[in-house]
Amino acid sequence: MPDLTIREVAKKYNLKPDTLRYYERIGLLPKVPRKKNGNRYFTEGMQGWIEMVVCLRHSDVPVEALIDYAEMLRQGDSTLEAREDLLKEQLANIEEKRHNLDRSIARLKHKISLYESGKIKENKSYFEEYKILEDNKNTEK
Amino acid sequence: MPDLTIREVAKKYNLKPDTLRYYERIGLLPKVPRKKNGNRYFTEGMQGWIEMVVCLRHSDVPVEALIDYAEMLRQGDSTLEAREDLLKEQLANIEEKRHNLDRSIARLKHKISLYESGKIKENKSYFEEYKILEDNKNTEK
DNA sequence: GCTTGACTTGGAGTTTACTCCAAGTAATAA
DNA sequence: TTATTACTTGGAGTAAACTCCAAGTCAAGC
Repeated sequence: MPDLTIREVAKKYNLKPDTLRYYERIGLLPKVPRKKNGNRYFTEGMQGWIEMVVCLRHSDVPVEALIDYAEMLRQGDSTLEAREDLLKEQLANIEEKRHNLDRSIARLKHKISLYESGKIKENKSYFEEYKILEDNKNTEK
Repeated sequence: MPDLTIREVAKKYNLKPDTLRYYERIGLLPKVPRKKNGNRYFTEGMQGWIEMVVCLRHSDVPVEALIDYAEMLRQGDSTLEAREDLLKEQLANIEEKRHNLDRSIARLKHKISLYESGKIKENKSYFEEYKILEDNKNTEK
């Protein structure tokens, strides 16, 4: 795997070059090495880290958490435990997200099945009851 | 299930009253009925809709999509098909998110297992290779 | 009659994560 | 030599979804 330019890495991971520069600026990437002319190049190792970042960002792990992890990596072995804790915390968050998605999936599938079967027409919409109350709003509360 | 005040609904769904007012403002909730004094009250039907919204927002379904759905509900039967399409589209999005989460879960579990087994010390960090290259950066490219 | 507390409004401010831009440099192609 | 192209920087702008605030109203308790 050869070194890549910023454009190439961006394409590879479906990011924009600006995003990679931004990531470096905020410390999510370590100082990216440069060619003689000042242009960044991305080594295999760096690409591995970016791949990790991209994967976790797709799960909305906050940039802040990844910066913390990167910072701890930089600090070395004294942070081994804290790093593991961070990963465990993020894992817990993601598993909770997954539960939320499962709930939404169940709800959507159910609702779609009502549409498919044509039952939705008879099925009071969320607003149906509201409308009734709207109509009766003179019958004051 | 009785009608609830804004504070009570907010508490029930773990939202802030401001969020509920905001939702009404942007059309995510239909015009919420008021008591004589102008205060909102939330009927059972409305609470059902809010529950749906909250569930889907926990899965990061965009507010915009929910507004569109709400608007179509308001418009009635002519939008049945479009509503079903919208739900299917959101379902597809959520299922993709779930795949992303699964990837992250696998990655994190693997990484954590490396920490647990102590192998991480021998395991080159994402920055290791970078550091080597940093050290050799005089060996110009 | 006055204070308290829960509500109301319109509008401004915040957070997160980019995303874009202007101005400049460096190497390559004609 | 000049034009093009890909990069560079610092900083400003954007989008989504809240979140907060100031100023005002209203009903209930003392």
